[in-house]
Amino acid sequence: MASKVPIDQPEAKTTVNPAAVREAALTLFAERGYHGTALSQIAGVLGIRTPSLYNHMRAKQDLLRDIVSETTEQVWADYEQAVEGVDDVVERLRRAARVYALRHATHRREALIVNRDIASVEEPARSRVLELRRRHAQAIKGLIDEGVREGRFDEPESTLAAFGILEMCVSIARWFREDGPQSAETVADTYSTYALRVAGLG
Amino acid sequence: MASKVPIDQPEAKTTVNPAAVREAALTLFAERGYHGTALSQIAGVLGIRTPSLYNHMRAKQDLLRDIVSETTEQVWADYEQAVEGVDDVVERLRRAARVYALRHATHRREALIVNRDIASVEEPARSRVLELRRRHAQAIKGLIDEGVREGRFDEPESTLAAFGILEMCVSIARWFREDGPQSAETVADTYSTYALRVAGLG
DNA sequence: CCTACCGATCGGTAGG
DNA sequence: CCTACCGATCGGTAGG
Repeated sequence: MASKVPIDQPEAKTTVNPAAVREAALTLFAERGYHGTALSQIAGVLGIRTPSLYNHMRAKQDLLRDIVSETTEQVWADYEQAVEGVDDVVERLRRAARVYALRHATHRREALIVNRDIASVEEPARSRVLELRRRHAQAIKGLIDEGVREGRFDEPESTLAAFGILEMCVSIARWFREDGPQSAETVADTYSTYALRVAGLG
Repeated sequence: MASKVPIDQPEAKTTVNPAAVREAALTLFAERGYHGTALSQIAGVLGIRTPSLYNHMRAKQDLLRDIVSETTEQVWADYEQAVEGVDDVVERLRRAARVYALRHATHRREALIVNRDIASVEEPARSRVLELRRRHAQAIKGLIDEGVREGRFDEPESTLAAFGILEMCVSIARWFREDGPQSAETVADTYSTYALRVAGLG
């Protein structure tokens, strides 16, 4: 028998744990989609066999559901925090757009998965996610309406504008590179300006 | 033997042909994604067995490649036609955005598939598609730059603005309903106005 | 257009 | 963490 004395510190080797599984799933789901990713590929990235994954997760669907649900909850929390205590409606929309844009630059994989594979999330999680997204879009629409009433914005089609603003921010996840010429913060600032323009800032 | 006299007019029954297969694939790929759609589901919609599909197509991948390639070629053709003979740069950008927005309202399924499953298109078709998309984005960026030089637009980050404009139009495919309150043309007009605002129309 | 069938791979379990 | 294995399903072919 080879000397395999148990010691307190394990050999310096990457530990596989639930967080590592999620991290691998995040990358692969974002690249190939939920249905385009096999658990054997996730296992491969981690250097283990497929059945060993089940020491760290319950099911493939759980990986997707957790990623989509947590991301969507955080988007809503971001929004609430961004506008909290801010009275000026222009500044409220600017901050709401900025924080949404920023998240899409800093959490690209999560954003891509939410926007691509939301239909593959099983109930009841899917309904909860869709409800949160509706609420977010409604909140943005409400800001535009409010600004129009106050004479700060000029855009009667607030629903169309709200969708346009949000999806413009989502697009950041498709092309942003961390090592690119612009920082996430700069891009977020720029896109929040676009949001105000779409709303018809006077 | 039942009387099955061949007559010129076939019994009034939906004929399965390559166009019908493509139509079914279009709907299912858009709903569930390429990897999320089984050929058995396409066959089911058409009321035939899976192997019978092969009388009307060569492979599942061909269905995807044709949809994505033809749509992308048409987007580029749309663009060229929209700006042809138009000198004013503001009008050129307005028309380019309008035609792109319009296509996303009138060809929702195609647009959803292109944006979701482009990574599943095999080479060499994928490279051709990506090249056309790059060319389109570059053209939009070029219009913004041109307008800035002429003092018509005010947006130094033309690359960011071009991506934002295009993706804002893409978003239409996600929420537009033919039976909704707005016509495709109205939505396209509205979004082309947003495009000019993002470009910093003075 | 069908039935019958192919090898490959899927997500997941048993049992250690 | 592994090997061995499960039933189900995948895209696709043979042959009529």
